Amino acid sequence: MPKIVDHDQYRKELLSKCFDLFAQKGYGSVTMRQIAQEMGVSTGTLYHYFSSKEALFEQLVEEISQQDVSAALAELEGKETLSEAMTALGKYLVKNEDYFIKWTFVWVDFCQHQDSEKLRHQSSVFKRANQRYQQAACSFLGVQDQVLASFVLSFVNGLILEKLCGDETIDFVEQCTLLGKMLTAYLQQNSTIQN
Amino acid sequence: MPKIVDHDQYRKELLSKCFDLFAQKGYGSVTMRQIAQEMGVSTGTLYHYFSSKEALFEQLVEEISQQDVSAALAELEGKETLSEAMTALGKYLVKNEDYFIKWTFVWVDFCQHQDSEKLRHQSSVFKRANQRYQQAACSFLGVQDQVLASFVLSFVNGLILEKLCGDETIDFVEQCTLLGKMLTAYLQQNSTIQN
Amino acid sequence: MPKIVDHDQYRKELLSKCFDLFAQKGYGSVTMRQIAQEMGVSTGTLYHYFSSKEALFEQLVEEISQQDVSAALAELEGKETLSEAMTALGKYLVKNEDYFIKWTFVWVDFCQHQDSEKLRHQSSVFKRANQRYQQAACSFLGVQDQVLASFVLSFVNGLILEKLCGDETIDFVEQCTLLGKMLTAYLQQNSTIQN
Amino acid sequence: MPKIVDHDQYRKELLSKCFDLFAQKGYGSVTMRQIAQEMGVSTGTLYHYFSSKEALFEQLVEEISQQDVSAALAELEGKETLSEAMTALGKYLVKNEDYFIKWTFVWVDFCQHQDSEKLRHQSSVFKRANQRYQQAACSFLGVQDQVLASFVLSFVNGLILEKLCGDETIDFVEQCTLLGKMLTAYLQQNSTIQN
DNA sequence: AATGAATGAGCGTTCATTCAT
DNA sequence: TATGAATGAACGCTCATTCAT
Repeated sequence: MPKIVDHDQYRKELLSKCFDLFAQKGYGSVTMRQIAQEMGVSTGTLYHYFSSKEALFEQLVEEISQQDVSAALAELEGKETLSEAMTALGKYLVKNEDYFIKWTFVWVDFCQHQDSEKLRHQSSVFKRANQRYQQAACSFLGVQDQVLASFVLSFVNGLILEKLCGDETIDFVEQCTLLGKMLTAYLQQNSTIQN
Repeated sequence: MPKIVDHDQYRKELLSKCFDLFAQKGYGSVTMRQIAQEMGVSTGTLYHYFSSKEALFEQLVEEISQQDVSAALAELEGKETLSEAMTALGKYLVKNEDYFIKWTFVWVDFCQHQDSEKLRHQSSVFKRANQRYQQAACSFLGVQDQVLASFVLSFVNGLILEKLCGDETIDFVEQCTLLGKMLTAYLQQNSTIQN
Repeated sequence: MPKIVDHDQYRKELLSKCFDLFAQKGYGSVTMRQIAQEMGVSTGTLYHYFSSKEALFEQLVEEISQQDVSAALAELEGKETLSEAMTALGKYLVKNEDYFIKWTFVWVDFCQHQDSEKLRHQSSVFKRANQRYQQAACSFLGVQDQVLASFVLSFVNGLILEKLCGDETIDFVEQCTLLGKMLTAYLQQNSTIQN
Repeated sequence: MPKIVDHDQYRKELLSKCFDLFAQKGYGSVTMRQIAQEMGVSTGTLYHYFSSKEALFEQLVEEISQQDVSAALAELEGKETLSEAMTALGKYLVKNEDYFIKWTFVWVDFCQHQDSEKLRHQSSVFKRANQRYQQAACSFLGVQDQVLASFVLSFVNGLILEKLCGDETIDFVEQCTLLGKMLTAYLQQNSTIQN
């Protein structure tokens, strides 16, 4: 079944081309014509691959949420100390700032357009994505504490959100360094207590 | 003599009525007819008070960003220990979860529709708002470290963002408690070192 | 009944203020708000004096068509020769070019918005105006030939129409001089024949 | 392969269908829905062929101004005497009265909506049209005098304008006959003098 | 007499979507 | 498979008009 493979592959290629468009304008302000033009196809072809604007957007979100987080994490892992890891994290955020901001725009947009019913149905995508992030965070931190992982994820999300909102004073490296110090202090204290 | 109404006051009343609508649907997906209906006026009246959809949205953001943060902070201040303060923060977040989520939706939406030129012009609103938050955070934490204030703000924003994205596993109180512990450990360590 | 006199007088003053507006934009493109603003009154006041936009326009046309043509003709009469009279006519047209062009715009606009039924009803205005023009033309030319009067009127209207359409090559004085020569030649020939 | 239609050809066909509409109501009072209905297409299709109401109107004017005047002149030429020619002209005007009146309505309307800046840009259309008319008039009269050509054109325009304004007393044949006599007298006199 | 806030139908235009080719 | 012409509902917005003050 080579056709189907091609079809599906082409579909994903098309999707990747409209990520920026949704990130910059938001679901409600992007038109199917703009998407088609960005993809380099006609509107007819667009509808040949996606049944509706909504379906296209959902598939886009599914696609980007399935992007392998482990590959990215590989770049961050293998640091000897927490301090080094945090510096690496900060630099990583700086390097991919634009992408993370776009990703956040699309993600928030998607959440906004999910009414509660659909949220149940779609939650599998969300949950799987979230689990991957949590696992990656645990692996990265070298701990198994889910709450701690959530803490770090929230903090990182928050940093990006601040940047996205135009706060140019925030410094990813500085903030991650601070996180490193706090984590170190916290973990030391805990281990001391536990000992 | 015409009907006496406080034009400006009425404008703000109208604005407050469409906050939820923008939060739920997003700028691009809300129609002026929906807004008018939600406000209980005709579209003509809507345009009597707001020159365009864009102007209306900008005024909405300006309005909600000017809401006095100090009033909210009063509820949180006056805690003896960091631990107590963090528990209070967690409970506060839980209590106002819906509002903060809506606020975040609107804020992100607004950022998305600002092109870089306008961002400079609008930045005063952003900057003033951000400064208020930073000051409040410093006051709340009882420290003057701007970086630490940014850290806490980012974390809180991140928590709300997680919730907004449908992560129901996150627990505001639990997370804030963890933040309290980490802050305590970090500050103790620092004071020890400085001593 | 002084009130009524004032009312009517004020109404005519208001009308005179919107002549230019209708001439420049045309009936369909002028808004009642623009008219009110041009008049320096509120829309409410506007409707106090005119029952509708249509009524206002009709009254405007009636007003300008009743403007005493004899006063204007006084400026042109009393010329010894046809040649002198035609030179005076040409200069008169040059001097009042803008006004005649506006007048033509409004008049054509009015004719366009008269459906055939109303035309019968309104024709009295038209007919009376036209009779005045014909009489004036006869008096001006010093003849009683209605066809000749129509000829001259048509020609003058045509000159203004050409100018209105942007033909800057046309020269009123030159054209009127030519008209004078042709009339002279024609009248001489006729009198010769008749003798 | 898409539906094959000659886009440009179809555009012109559509244009021809809305000439009467603009002539009867005027630019400002015609709606795009009315135009679409008259053309037998949807509003969406209308905008597929014309980017805006203004663009549509401009193209309409360009189209009708490019209609070959020479074809019409062929019907008038070849008369032995000026007198015959003028009788033919009068009959021609009577026969095409409706068309000329509509044409005048549209043309005046167009001039009204041209602001001075655009007039410069559009003047090429006007100037070319006017030149064609002048040439035709010269050819028709059998003379090369531009001023005389303008005279006749103005007169004819004036006749139509009078008719358009509802003056039913005017008689095209009678007037043109008079024009013939005047021209004859004038030209005879001139040739006599020149001899 | 005078105001301008209020209305909602209707404006020019765009939209997601369909379908003959 | 791929196209883009076609649709008509719905968009943001404006309009002539009304009416409480």
